[in-house]
Amino acid sequence: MAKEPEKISELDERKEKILTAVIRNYLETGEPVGSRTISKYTDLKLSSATIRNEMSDLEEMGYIFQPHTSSGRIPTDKGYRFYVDNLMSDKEREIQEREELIIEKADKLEAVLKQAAKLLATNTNYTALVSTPEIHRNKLKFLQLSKVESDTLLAVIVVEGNIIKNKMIHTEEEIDEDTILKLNLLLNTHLNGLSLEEINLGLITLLKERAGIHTEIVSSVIDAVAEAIRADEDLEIYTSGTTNMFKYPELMDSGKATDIINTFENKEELEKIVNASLAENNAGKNEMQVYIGKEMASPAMQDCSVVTATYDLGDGMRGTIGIVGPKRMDYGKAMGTMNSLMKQLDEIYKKK
Amino acid sequence: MAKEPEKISELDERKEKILTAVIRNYLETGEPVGSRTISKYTDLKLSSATIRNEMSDLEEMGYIFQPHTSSGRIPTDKGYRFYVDNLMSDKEREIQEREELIIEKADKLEAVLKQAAKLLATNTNYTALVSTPEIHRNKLKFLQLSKVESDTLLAVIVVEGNIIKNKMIHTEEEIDEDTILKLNLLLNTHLNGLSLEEINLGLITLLKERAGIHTEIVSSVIDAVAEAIRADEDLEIYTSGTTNMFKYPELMDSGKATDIINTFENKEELEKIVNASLAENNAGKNEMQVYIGKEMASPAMQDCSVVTATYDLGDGMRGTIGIVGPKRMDYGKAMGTMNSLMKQLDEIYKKK
DNA sequence: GTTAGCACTCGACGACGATGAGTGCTAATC
DNA sequence: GATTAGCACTCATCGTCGTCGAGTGCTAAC
Repeated sequence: MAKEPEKISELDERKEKILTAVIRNYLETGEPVGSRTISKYTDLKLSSATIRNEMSDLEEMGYIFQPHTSSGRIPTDKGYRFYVDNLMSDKEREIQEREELIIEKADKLEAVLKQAAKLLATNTNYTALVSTPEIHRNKLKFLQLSKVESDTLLAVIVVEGNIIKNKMIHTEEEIDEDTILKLNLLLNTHLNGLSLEEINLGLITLLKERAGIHTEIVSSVIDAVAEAIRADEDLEIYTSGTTNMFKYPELMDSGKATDIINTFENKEELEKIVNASLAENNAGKNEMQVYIGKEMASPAMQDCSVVTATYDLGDGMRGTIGIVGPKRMDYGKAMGTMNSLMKQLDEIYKKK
Repeated sequence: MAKEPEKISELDERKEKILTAVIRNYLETGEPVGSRTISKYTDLKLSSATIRNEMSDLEEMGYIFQPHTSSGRIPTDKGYRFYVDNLMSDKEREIQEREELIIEKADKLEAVLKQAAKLLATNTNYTALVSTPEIHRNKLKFLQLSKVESDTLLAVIVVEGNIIKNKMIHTEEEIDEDTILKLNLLLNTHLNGLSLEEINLGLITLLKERAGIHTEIVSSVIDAVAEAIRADEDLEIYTSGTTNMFKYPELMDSGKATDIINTFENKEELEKIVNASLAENNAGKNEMQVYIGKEMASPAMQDCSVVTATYDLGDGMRGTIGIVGPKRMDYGKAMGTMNSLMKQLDEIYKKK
């Protein structure tokens, strides 16, 4: 299996093997790895001295570096990148099926997503990140006013994507059923099937005119419709297992801990990560992304990596799931677990 | 003002002054405080030697203790308790109005609560905790089926407390408007105003019978009603500023950090804290509570304290707000800020 | 091209003493 | 009898210093 037909790599096979060995070792131990270790770890029968020369080359090429003169080597971002792109064995990629993650089928999407985050976090020992789907909602699909109490109306609004919005409207005086019927007719005939752009000022004045004394109700309803269609704000991002970051001492030095945990509390920062992934997947094929170190969209996360995937519930409802860990995270396991989870999400929702 | 009429305290005035001095000093510095410091800090003209004797007494009585032989003293839980109950000056309690917390009026309660948490956290430099209100929802108030698409019905359910639940119901075949009208009538006449207990099996079979071929729809609706009324699950607890805990070194030693931050991620633990406060307020008057150290309902939090308050939106909708900090938190400031926030919440919602 | 050998670097660790804040106790003072 | 000065003692903190060992780069031999 190993031999891929063409390999456009500046590294010869031996260097690749050594680089792989350095990275694997570092992933396991978290300590800089020296030449002697490699000389035993690999099947290459080479002395530490030879390895040292090769490592020196690799350092010059920017794949590894020394934290301080005369200590072992650590992979650079470039090193990790090369590893993830070219060196990870198929075996590593396919640990996925190993453990079954079981998502209990729940009614609410929200509950499912939260659960997914928790599962990822506990299974990987990293931090999970799940965004609610961005929703493609343009057109008004259904609109209804009902009387709930003598002075209270309920507006129910359904827009494309089956997003439902409710709004209670208090009225000055009691409205009789007949009026409600008329208002419903009025609003439905004029608004149904329209998008936000189509609900312009002219239309609104027209409606208010026709509504006679009930302009206020019409205003309230239109506000609610606008909000239901717009509703950019309600993107939520759930996190789980943020404390898992404490397990990796590299991340806890100095003030990094605060920065990182802060980032997990900061919606804007998380959005950056989520959006980066969404954008990339918008263009290309739906695959997992890996962002390593400085590739992360959030500056405070430069010592971390993230494995992301995009889920698609149809109707343009797409969201992102991510696993954030230290740069020396077990990419194979993270990708495997993610893969497994995505399959399950698909099964649950792709019954369409 | 200082002199309260009766003081049923085992401490004479001088001991109280010394205890106050120790605590105030410790709150500020976070370092054990010694006799010499006190001898200057107070208006008592006493030498360090005398203070030492008194402090020795206070230690015996359990108000303060030494982290190790021959270091200054630190307040015990009992000490803090006494301080909060008896020693805090009125001045300290009333810093409240100082800074105006401004809650932007938002439509959604959820948004307001999140904002409140953020405000508290940033203003106090501690961690804020806000629970959504437990909702007193017993009776069905409004129920309506509508056709949204040819094979899709929307059930809108409103229960006491104006909680609205929507449920989409897919049907095998198209249902005409007339049938919907009949179903609406049927469901409303039988279910309206009922509580969960009253919707028993007999009633359900009756309804299904009357519904003829549309039993499935009736089932779905009843399920949704049951869920809307029950809905214990949807208690949410928002936190903000969990990273502020990093600022207090006492809490970060050894493994405590993990425990604490973990607790902030753990809904069950947070519920304990919230419920403890709610329970106490259920019984008595609506005031702020302070839980110190071991008084905290959550074991992982024994090195922390929390100031809680209960907000009441009417209709039995009550929730808890808490400020969690180290035991040496500035209780005065926390209580003041909390007070100020509560007033604002009242203003926003008590327009009833 | 590979390897053995060697001098060198540098962080981690533990021992050591100095420092200083703080105590408890005793004896003198008010 | 309460207060205070004085003193010996405790103990955490901090900087210094030498040791240790993992690891390197370089040179010379294979």
